[in-house]
Amino acid sequence: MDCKSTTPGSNPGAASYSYSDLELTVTSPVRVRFAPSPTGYLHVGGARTALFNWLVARRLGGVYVLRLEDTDTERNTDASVRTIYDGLRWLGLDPDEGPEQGGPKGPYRQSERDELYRGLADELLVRGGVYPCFCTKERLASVREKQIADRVTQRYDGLCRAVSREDAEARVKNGEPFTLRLKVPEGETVLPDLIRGEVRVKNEDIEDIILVRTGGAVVYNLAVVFDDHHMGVTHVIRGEDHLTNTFKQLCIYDAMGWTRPVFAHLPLILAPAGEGKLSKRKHPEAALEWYQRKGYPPEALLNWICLLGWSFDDKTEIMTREEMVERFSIDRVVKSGARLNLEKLDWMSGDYIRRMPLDRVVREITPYLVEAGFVASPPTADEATKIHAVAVAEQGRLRCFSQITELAGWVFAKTVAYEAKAAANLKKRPDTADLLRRYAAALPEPLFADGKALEAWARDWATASGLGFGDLVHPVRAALTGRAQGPGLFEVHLILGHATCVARLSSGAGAAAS
RNA sequence: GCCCCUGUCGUCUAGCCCGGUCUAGGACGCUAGGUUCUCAUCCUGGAAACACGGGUUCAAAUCCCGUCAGGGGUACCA
Repeated sequence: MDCKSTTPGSNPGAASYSYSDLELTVTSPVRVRFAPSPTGYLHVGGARTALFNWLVARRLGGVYVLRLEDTDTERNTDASVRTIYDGLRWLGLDPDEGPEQGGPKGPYRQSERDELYRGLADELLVRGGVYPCFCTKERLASVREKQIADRVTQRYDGLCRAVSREDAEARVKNGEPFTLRLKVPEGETVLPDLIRGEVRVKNEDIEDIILVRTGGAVVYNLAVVFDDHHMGVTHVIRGEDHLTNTFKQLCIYDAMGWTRPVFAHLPLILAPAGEGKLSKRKHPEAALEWYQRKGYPPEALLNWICLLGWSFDDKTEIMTREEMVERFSIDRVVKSGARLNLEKLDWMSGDYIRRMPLDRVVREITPYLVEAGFVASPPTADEATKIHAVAVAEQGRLRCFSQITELAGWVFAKTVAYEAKAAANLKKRPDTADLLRRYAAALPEPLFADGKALEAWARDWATASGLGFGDLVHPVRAALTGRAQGPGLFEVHLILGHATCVARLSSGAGAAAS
């Protein structure tokens, strides 16, 4: 384990940074990390944190590492680990160092670093940063209960701080179970935050939290510090929900005599309408997988997420990944929480899809058509032709790829289902059934090779029948697609082909007459 | 309860640090119209915000204080 050989106090990169010169740092290696805990899905907010870290690393020529914070063995799952890997890969945010790719500062899962932690915890104890606590869970609970009843701040009362070193050693030797608690010093702790400026807290407001559990397992707040230090992390960029933790962690850095990294606390992402942050139960859109399943282009999602809490200027909306790298800076991150705006995502995604090469659209929509049972897997040659035509016809309307099934269902349907508006279009005039039959009979099959020619013919036919073009178009569209809107009518003709058109026109006439 | 963070159109934001150029800009959405066979796209227009109250100042969205509101934290979770 490389981390073992690193001596305390040596954090090569961090020493040269102050909180104001992140942007000036070019010569020393910047190291940032994304450190999710694999206890569920990958949160959009997590994805944004990963993105911002990645951006900082790319921008400054640094290293972006992934570390799995899996010290809570109760809640970790392998499935969750996989969604993290998948999600990051999908977004193109693969780490430079991490559990999958390895690296010089591994291992990158906290569960595999226990040995390191134990040694370091011992040292922390020797340095007086931590003290043994023999309080039972029961006593802790009753203390808390009383504090609640007295409407007084809930916090460890510090009983075991008073235990003398000799007593403590004796009790430990005696086999009495104990935890290790942070010994918060007197005074005040100041956090220079890249985004928030200086945040200060009186140390009396920092609790003597448990850092090592009964049995010796370390707790998150200790593991992060040990890891960030030994992995040479220079900038800790994470969600604001960690802000209070940071003060505890700062105490640990100081107790160990280590140089503190630079911190930046990102604003939280809030639920679209309701209050509070996104929760999985109430907000499926909290999970990155939700977007993957809906088929948003990852580059669109990245663009959207990037603009959540950060902006380049007062105009810029659409950016390539390269432009993001070029323009990103942590000091343009806003301080206030951002609500998810899914309408904006739809707009942005639609824009990306519209400007995308056609073959990509074809490739992306195919799985959804397969899943819907519209085409075989893999599609037959005929179906492939159809998919291509559908892609051409609907590219301009798609907001995400999964939408293709509702947009183009009519192409693959055996029988046409009429939407309310389409049904109305079939019945607007009493002679519609007759119109549709005459139109079907007149439809010239040879013209199905050329939409323009077919349209020209149809216009003439309408005029000759004494109809406005619209009078023809609306009922025909209804009969052909069952819908009131969609691609150009003659595009529709070509996609369906002559025989299908005639059949649907005739069914449409039936529906119009009934 | 206690600690911390935040507060510009419905939403994301620019502007705030270095007060006047802000009758507060952009985007999404909404809305009126134009183009088109419909929808989408595209074009043109519109409604829409400095949380509130005090200061400081010739002048405040911009500085200070208070209030209110929202958010986060408050575990032998991360």
